[in-house]
Amino acid sequence: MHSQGKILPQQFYELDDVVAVSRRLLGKVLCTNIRGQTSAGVITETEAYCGRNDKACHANDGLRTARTETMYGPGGRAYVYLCYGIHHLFNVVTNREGLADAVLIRSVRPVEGHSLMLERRSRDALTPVVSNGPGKLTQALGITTGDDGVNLLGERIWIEDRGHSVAAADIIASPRIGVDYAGNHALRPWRFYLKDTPWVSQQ
DNA sequence: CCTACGATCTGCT
DNA sequence: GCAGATCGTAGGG
Repeated sequence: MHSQGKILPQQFYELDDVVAVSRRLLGKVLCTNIRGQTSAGVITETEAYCGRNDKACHANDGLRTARTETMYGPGGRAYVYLCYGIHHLFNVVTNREGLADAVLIRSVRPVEGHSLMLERRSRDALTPVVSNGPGKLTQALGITTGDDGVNLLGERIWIEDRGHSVAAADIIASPRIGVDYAGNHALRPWRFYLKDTPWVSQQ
């Protein structure tokens, strides 16, 4: 409940450059408080999705539906959707209202609530498989589609700066995963992850 | 209404 | 390495 760092302010999310926000989220700490129990992980892998001219984005070229509505809201909210009928994927909405940009969080390294995360993942050892994938980390942190639209400056899900500095040289860029349907846009190097960490999704 | 498929993960071979 | 899980969403008739 009590944050151990500085909660990221609204301005962090309002930036008109989703790729920059995607990079800056590395090293920040994603926290949840579900039914009074806190768990958290350092963000180690992200992907940027832009609402304009990005065929990999759900809201590409202004596609506005019930599902994508959250992405059109102001930055600083959660966009959570169901993938393959099973996995709940968590995104951070960025930019101002009307511009549907978002950052998919793909991996975290657990730093708080270890036993709770292990229990949610039905594991007994704290290894990367606990949270090195977009569907795995939401399960570990207790995030579901019921959290779609939640304000990240609230008390259920938030992101903190706990002073983990990340140098540009420690960030690796690569094409995004699982978006082959996006054609030429799938080649854009909009996936970012921390160098030398095992807490990164497998390809 | 109907159909195809997905920003994935797991277990089995 | 590969198939199955599992259901909401988007698009077409």
